[in-house]
Amino acid sequence: MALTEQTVREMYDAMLAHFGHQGWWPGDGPLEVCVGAILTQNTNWTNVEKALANLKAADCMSVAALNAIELPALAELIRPAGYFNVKARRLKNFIARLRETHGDDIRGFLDRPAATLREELLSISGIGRETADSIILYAAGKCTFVVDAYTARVLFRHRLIDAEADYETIKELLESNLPEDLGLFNDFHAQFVAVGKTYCRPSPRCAGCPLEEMPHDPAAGTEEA
DNA sequence: GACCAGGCACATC
DNA sequence: GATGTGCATGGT
Repeated sequence: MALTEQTVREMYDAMLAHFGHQGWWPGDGPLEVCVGAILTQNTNWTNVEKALANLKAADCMSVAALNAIELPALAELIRPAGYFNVKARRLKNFIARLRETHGDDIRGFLDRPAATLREELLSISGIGRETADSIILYAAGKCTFVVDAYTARVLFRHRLIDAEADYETIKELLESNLPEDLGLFNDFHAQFVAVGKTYCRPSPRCAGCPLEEMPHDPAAGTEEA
């Protein structure tokens, strides 16, 4: 079983029919999307929303304010998102690079080819592949596939990738089978998260999954496998 | 109370 | 280069 344009389309259509458009990214403007992308690392979105609300309430959702605020105060504001000391440093790293290269012009920072933007983002401490791709897709509005644990698990259980497939391999595979459609890239990742959260857990519950009719192996990647 | 959530950096082997 | 560990909260 290989991933084809048709398979990818069928998966997306099935998930979309089941869950509807997911409406990602739930952020107000490119800076908030970037901040949210860092705060959501290994963290449930509902916790991120509380941290974002704190930042806005403290009038800190701007490049200037995020630059000016002291690290401990920033950490305190983002506490609900967890890992607050680490994430406060990561936010500071991001803001520092932004200011070094483009002052407070977040749009100018994001406005360049996806490949060079990705390279720059990955060179910032605290921004890995998934966070970089989330920023490129949802803040910069450029087609790049955001791969996460759910994406890998769903594709693996459907025998569309091997267990060893790494991030870049999965990303390339999906991108090479998708039309350059920003709306599709945007919603596809969100659909993978939806199906992953609901059905494709470490202990799968395939009944009712929109992908249940497609060839799959629920035991793949579980203790029973 | 255990497990999970829209990861990443760093130490160690 | 692969693997293990720390970071930390809030919902289920």
